[in-house]
Amino acid sequence: MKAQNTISQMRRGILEFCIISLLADNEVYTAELIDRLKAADLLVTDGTLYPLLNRLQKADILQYRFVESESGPPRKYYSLTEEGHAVLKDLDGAWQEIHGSVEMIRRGNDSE
Amino acid sequence: MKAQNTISQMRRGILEFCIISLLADNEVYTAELIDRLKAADLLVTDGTLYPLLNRLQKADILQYRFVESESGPPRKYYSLTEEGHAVLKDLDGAWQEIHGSVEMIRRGNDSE
DNA sequence: CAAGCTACCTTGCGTTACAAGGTAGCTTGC
DNA sequence: GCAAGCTACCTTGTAACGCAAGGTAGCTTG
Repeated sequence: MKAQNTISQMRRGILEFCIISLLADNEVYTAELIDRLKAADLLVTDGTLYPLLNRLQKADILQYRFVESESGPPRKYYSLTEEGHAVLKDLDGAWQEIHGSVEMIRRGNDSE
Repeated sequence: MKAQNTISQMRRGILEFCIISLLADNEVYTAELIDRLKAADLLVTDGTLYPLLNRLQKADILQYRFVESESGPPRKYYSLTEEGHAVLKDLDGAWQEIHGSVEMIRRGNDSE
C-alpha cells in the first residue's frame, strides 16, 4: 500500500513526543516502554529506541537510575528531568497547534 | 530551545499528508502550495518541496499539467490521481488513529 | 555449570529535510 | 531590442534519523 510510507513518517514524527509524555509522571524502564509503544504501533524495533533514549538523556531531558530486578538483569528506569518537563510543555503546545493546522487543512478541502 | 528539534520532526511527519490534503479538491501550483505551507509553519524552504512533489508524482499519487501564466513563466498545477485519492483516504484514517493514540497518552499521564 | 532468557547496546544502510546555489521563461525600463 | 530583475522550478551536498541485524552481559533454572 502506497500510503504506508507516509503513515510511518507521521508515526515517527510523534515518537519522541509520546516517549516524553509517557515518562511525564512515571518512572518506566526501557523494555516496558518498548511494549507500550509497540502496542500503540508507534515503534517497530528496540534498536530505534535505545539510541533515542541516549540522545534525550545527553540532551538533559531524561535521566535514569539502575534498579535491580527480582528476576533478571538490572533495568534502567527513566524519568524526566526538570528541563524535560519544560520541553514536554512546549511539545504539548506544538502538538495542539499542529493538530489545529491539520484539522483546518482537512476541513478546508472536505467542505467543498 | 531544546524542544525545537522534536517539533520539527512532528511537522515533517505530517507534511506529506497536508500536501495531499491540500490538493484533494483543487488544482494548485507549486509556489502557491509553498506559501500556504509556510503560512501554516509546515515548511521551511522550497528545496524541500520540489523533490517531494516529484517523488509523489513518480509514485503515481500526484499528476500535473503546465499552465501558461499571464505574468511570468508557466506553472505546474498539481492535482491528485485516482490512486492519490485512495491514499488520502488511508492517510486520513491513519491520522485519526494516531491522533487518538496521542490523546490517550497525553491524557493518561495528565490525569491524576 | 551450561543453556536460555531478559535487558541493553552498536553498526551499517537507506531515506529525507534542509541550506545553498543554479537554470530558464517572462516582463519592464531604457 | 536588450539588459536587469522577477518568478518558478530544480539540483547538489550534508547531516540526522529510523530500521534491520547482530552482539554483549547479567541472571535464573535444571
